[in-house]
Amino acid sequence: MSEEKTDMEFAILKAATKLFLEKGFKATSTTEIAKEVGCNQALVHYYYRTKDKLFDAIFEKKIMVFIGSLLKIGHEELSFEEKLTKKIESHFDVIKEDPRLPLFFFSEINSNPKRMESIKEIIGDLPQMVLAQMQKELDEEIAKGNVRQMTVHDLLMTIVSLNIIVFLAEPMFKTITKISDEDFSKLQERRKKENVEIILRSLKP
Amino acid sequence: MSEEKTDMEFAILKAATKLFLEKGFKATSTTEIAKEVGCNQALVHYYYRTKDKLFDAIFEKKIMVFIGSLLKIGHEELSFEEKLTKKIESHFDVIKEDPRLPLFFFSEINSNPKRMESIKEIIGDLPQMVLAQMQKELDEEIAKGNVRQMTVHDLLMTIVSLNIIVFLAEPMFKTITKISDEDFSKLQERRKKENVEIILRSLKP
DNA sequence: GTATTATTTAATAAACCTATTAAATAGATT
DNA sequence: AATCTATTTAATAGGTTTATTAAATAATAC
Repeated sequence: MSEEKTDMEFAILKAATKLFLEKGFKATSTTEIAKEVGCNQALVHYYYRTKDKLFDAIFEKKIMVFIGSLLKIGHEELSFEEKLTKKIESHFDVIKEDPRLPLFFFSEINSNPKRMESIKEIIGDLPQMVLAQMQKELDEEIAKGNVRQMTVHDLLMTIVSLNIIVFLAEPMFKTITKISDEDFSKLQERRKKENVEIILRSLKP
Repeated sequence: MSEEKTDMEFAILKAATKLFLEKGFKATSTTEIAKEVGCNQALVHYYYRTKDKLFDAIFEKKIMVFIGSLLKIGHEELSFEEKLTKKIESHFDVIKEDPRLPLFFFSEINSNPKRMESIKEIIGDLPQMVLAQMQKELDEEIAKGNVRQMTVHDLLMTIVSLNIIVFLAEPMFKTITKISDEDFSKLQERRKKENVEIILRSLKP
């Protein structure tokens, strides 16, 4: 009856999260998850019944993190430009915490678009409202002549696009260039600043 | 002894290409490929021996297309800005022809980085040389004061980043917004222009 | 027309996979 | 201690998968 997750239940969730993010739904077996945990394979099903349900629990959580970082509002005291900078950087940092997120996200939705439908129901129209609010703020800047004509749609697409590339390309990059983890981390931070620069320039009237 | 591909061999390659691009290596079975072609499953192995070899043949070809569109040079008579615009647009158009390419590319390298190693051997150091040439051209513009300090590395990353996003997000976008194929195509063309605009602005001193 | 070679099929081995079952163990309750 | 419940395991059914084999068919050569 308790909502508390037992240690085992949590360990399974954690191992599954790691493996699903690394290799995706299809390429990860419940046998493998059990092996990672060090338990019997049937236990995975005992706690989560099906591989699908286990995956969904993880997927929803991760989607929230990704979307949330973009739509979160705050820092009302700052200027438009400062707020935007903060948003871009915090979105970048969320992905840096969980670098597999973008590829995971796009891959799984591609291979099973139905998952998106259920996500849509869960998150409801909160995004719609936040988007409208963001568009309002943007329109104000446009009216003031600080920003060229632009939809929040396009702006978000540009932000996501620039912010995910280093992480998408990480495996490719590391195989080709044999770059060290430390240097790669420096590259990331440089790109974060570069992205802010590119986006702010792109908004100038 | 002949190098000619029989009709059947070609049909298998074509079906495999379609399915691998749609669903990836792991999620596509040789049984499914055979079904798509309308032949016996053993035939797939008769012509290509293993699923891996069949995949590799396709993967290499597609990588070439993707990389090639970026590194191709030409239009020597045009200005730097015009050449860059052409490059961005032609890269975008190559992806539009084959919209699954970016996700395919990043997914498969992520799930099996070893593939990248073999690709590296095949393409050799041609990219290295083209990159050096591009860097030279860029440096000239920087020296002339037309472009701010910038590496060709960063520039290419920005181009790829902006150019792939519409295609990566296509399945997600279409589920959420129920946008028509026609409107989506318009969106793409608008983004192509927007990308050129963003990149040219990002280079200004 | 028969022999020879190439293509295609049906059948199947061996390895996996998910999900379920019954039995074993551990923990809590009286 | 005995009973009841929750957790964990071993075993396995019923699928799928890749790859191989031998047999059947088609194509080519002599």
